[in-house]
Amino acid sequence: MTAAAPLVILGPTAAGKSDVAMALATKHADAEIVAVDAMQVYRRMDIGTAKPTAADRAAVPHHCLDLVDPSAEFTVTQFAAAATAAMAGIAERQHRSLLVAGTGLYLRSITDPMEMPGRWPDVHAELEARAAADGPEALHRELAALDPAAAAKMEPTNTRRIVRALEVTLGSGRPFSSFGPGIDTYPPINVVQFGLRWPRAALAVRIAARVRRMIEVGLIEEVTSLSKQAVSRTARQALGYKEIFDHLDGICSLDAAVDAIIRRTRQFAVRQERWFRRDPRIRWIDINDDPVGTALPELERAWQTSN
RNA sequence: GGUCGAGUAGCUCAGUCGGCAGAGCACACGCCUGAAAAGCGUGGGGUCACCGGAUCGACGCCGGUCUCGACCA
Repeated sequence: MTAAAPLVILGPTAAGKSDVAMALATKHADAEIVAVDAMQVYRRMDIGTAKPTAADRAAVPHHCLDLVDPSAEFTVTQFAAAATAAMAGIAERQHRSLLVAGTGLYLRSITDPMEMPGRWPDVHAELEARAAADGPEALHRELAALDPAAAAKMEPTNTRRIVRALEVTLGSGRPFSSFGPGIDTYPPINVVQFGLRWPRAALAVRIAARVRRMIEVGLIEEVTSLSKQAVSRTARQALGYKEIFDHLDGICSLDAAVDAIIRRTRQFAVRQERWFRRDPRIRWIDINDDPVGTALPELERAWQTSN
């Protein structure tokens, strides 16, 4: 018997993915949840990342949570390795992976494994310095000479992407674009993906309520307990943490911080939608007010038929 | 009641000498190959508070009205 296809529940933040996943997983003893989330990998960042509760984690095995301390930098490649290992273990146990995904790039790294070009820190540092001195356009021209295909795909003002592409091209001696087609291709895969889709206005209401609840149950205390100096660049930018750090530093009032968290979370949710809706392989479930009630029947059917 | 200031995009505000109405944020849309809860781009939005006047031409000048704020009574 071949291993059952992994099933993915994806969607914007606050869509109810975790609740739906728990509802499905508690009905099937062979289900194990894999969190595909760039911030839930951090230990001690629980409230702000809406991490599954201890009770949920006791009831259903969860993977890819609490992988590193907040002081650690974390990247897609590490995530792909951790998730791939977790899913291999699940398959060995004759169990089935239920992926709960909010981070599009991380999900792609396991559904459509890509060749990650490697890193050249010295080259990178030099390029960043040059970008700061000469502006990104100069580097973009250089990239256009070395790897026209890559340069054509990025805006001359997007320093981060240009520096990375040049870092790889100079460091590896191979054009950046030779490492693969990028993310803009969606071949058939043996993964069943369901997306939870909300009307914007309804999701915005849920986001605001959820952020306020996070404050009530101790987000400020959680952030305070993390020493900002000891929080990595990647962890520090997390929604809720960045703004509360600013508040604790006296940069803004608590009200302003909360407003900023809500607004940025809403914008993030839109970015998640835009990322996911490009993927034609995703089956969408429209939800207006009851994620579990609306989505569970269809997911249940998929769990049975594609098993 | 009087004096002064303000009124321009959903919000905060620029707008030089009178010559096609601007920015930031928000919002919509797109991009994304080791930071992705990050980063980058595109553009839809206006009765310039209202009424009148002078001018070839007014957001800008003149007269009046309304609203808000500060101060004086």
